[in-house]
Amino acid sequence: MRTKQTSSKDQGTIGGRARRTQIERAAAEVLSEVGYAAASVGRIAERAGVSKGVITYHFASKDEILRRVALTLFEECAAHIASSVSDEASPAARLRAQLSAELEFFSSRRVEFRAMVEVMSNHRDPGFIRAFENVSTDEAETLAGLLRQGQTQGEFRAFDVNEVAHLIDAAKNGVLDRWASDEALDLGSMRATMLDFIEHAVRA
Amino acid sequence: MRTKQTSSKDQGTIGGRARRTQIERAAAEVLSEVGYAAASVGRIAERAGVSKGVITYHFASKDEILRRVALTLFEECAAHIASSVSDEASPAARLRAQLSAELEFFSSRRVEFRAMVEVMSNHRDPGFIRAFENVSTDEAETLAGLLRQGQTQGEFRAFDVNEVAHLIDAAKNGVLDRWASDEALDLGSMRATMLDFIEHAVRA
Amino acid sequence: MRTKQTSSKDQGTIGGRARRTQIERAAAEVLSEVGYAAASVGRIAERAGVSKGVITYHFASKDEILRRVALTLFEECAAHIASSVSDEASPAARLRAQLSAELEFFSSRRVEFRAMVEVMSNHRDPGFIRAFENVSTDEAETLAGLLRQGQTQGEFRAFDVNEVAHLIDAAKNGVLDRWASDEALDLGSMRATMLDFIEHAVRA
Amino acid sequence: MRTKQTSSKDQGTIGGRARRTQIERAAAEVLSEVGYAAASVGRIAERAGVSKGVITYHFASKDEILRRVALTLFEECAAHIASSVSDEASPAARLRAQLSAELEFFSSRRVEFRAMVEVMSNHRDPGFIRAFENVSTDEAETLAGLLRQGQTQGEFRAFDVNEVAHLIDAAKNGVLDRWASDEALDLGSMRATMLDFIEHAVRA
DNA sequence: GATGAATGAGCCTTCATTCAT
DNA sequence: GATGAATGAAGGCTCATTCAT
Repeated sequence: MRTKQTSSKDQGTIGGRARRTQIERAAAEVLSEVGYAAASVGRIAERAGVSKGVITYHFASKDEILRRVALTLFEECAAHIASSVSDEASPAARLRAQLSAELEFFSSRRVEFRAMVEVMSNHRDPGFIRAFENVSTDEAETLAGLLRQGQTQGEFRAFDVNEVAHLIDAAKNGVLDRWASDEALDLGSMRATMLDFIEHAVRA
Repeated sequence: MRTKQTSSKDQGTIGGRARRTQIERAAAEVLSEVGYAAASVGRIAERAGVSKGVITYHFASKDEILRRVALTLFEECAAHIASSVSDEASPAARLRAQLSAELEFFSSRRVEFRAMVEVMSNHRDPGFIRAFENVSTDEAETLAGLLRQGQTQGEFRAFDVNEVAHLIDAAKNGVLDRWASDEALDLGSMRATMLDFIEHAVRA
Repeated sequence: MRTKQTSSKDQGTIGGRARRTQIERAAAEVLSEVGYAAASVGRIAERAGVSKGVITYHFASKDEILRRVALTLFEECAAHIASSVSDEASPAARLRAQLSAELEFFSSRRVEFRAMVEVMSNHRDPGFIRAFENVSTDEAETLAGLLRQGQTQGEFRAFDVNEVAHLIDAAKNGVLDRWASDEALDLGSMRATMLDFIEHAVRA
Repeated sequence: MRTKQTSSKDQGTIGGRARRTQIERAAAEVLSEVGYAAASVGRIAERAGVSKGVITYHFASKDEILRRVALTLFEECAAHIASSVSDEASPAARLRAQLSAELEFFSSRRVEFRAMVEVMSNHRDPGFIRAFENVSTDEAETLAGLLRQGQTQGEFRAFDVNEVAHLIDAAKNGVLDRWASDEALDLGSMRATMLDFIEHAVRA
């Protein structure tokens, strides 16, 4: 009972953590398979092999599960990217590193990625406001900063950094979306093409 | 019973057409405002100012309404693009024309576009298979053809046309998505930046 | 669709009104028989001989049914009392008339009275505040006004009118409560004893 | 296993007694605050600062807790009254003493009183029969005995002792109920008014 | 003694659909 | 054509109780 990180009852206890993880995993699978609208608590419980009540016991609400599925992956991804991008490299190199790191991170987490997309594009608060609206904006701002630095240092040509940041973000998301719906896609090849495409688009 | 597009009773009759259009418009508004999961028949009826029964009378099922909302707009868009792109122009010009035409088409149909996105990314058949999975593939194939022609004629540099087609498609969709969630966005400026971005990325 | 007296969809239509009444009647019976805590929508539906969905169709929520069960009876009672008490009579006569009218009103509505008591003493808002807390206060204030007049005119002796109003109200409610739980009770005899008791207690 | 009052495992053990008392106290607080219908075992455990399991360990069922909350207070009250009423006094004095003792007893136990009322008026057995139906009858019978004595000795006028006993009981309960829902009420003043009211009502 | 975990029944509500009028 | 009415399944959630540790 030391920390209060979640609104749920169990934290720290080995059993509780494991169950939460198991349920989150089941939720990700269900989201990935049947989509946001059909991802009911009952189906998640069934997939996890537990009774519906267990889920209410470990999570305050369905909302908490879905948010956790999305945010956990999102935060892990951000951490992975941060650890992959060296401050010393040039902006162009950092841009490549950042995009590569993101693709690499998700490449072994296809189910979770699909689940995250389902939640991020569908989850709404009681007033029907999309709960993850600002996420893509935040990502684009990071990219914009990088682009600005590259322009200052002469690596990148002149363009509106915010708008181009969104284009790059969109291209990257497009790659992931396509891979998410086509398991056979060669993500490595796609990544190389994407980096090449972007480099031609922005270099001085 | 001329066309086979709907499974419903009324087509051709002037009143029936109008009612269907009215309901589809209401459905688009609801989808745009509350999202796919909360777009119930009741809410659509309420928005259209008619009783729930009317909807069942004019549409065989909720599915049909949603499909129609998406497909009607999609087909209109395709027609608009086709009429905007001259066969005589160079591949680079055709690429620009095609992308511009698509942005232009949606620019006066923000609500419908948002509705279409909700349906296309969420609608599934009873087996939970996404119903519009292949749409983006089809779009990309058209683009790929253009790119191939441009490469043959020496306008575009060497790259994998299918993969780059997906990148361009993704960039364009990214522009629309951002505009869809940010009414204040200057779509004209964004389009110019996008065309410039893509031109740098693909030109020989 | 002329008046908007309720939050529900149907008013005025003969069928709708009848169903609402039927459901309210069933709710009163269930409340009377199994008590507030066990009076579920399912049981009310079962008692009314309809499906659970019918109830949601005619009432916005369970709350609305319960409030209506209580308030309908309460308002009818108030109207009955108002029509029974002559302004011309002396305060003492009006006091007697008022109390008699209330007992008389409920005497043919035992089930509804029991239901009303269940709701009034148990219904709470989401913050657990009793929803009908002020009802007894309001009743007592009317009585207090009568007592004050009686004192002014010399019919009643000196006492705190508010406190005595509550005592009279409590005595009357005690009679009704006892009758509510003992069908065999002779309400006429009890009423006479009560009026005699109160008269001795307050007369000058 | 000395007494037969509970169906639980622990009685007599000092720790067990304390825990039971603690839980009963928590139950009273919860009942007082959220009412009978919302007084769940979970809330009681939370209020007591223990796990839900503890409650099941010390009490055979939720029913037992609620019954105990009501009966403990009720029995303590009866004992207090018995010790306050002298057999030697006149019936009128005994009546005053008894009513005063009851008000005095509860005056320092507002939370418990409110809890008791919640249980007594709502608790039902599995067949939905009110479990404490006969309590008020019992109380009234004691009063009736007193009244009869007073009539025999000429202190009280002629009236139906059973009916008047119920009226006096109701008046007293009305005072307590009002005080229970209005913390600011001056119980001392109210008691004086009540005794005066009753005395005028019954004296010869 | 005590706890966390789990269960399954039951609750209120939403909803797509059907149907008589 | 159109409507109000009704249905029954499903959804998220609460809860009393049971049980292994």
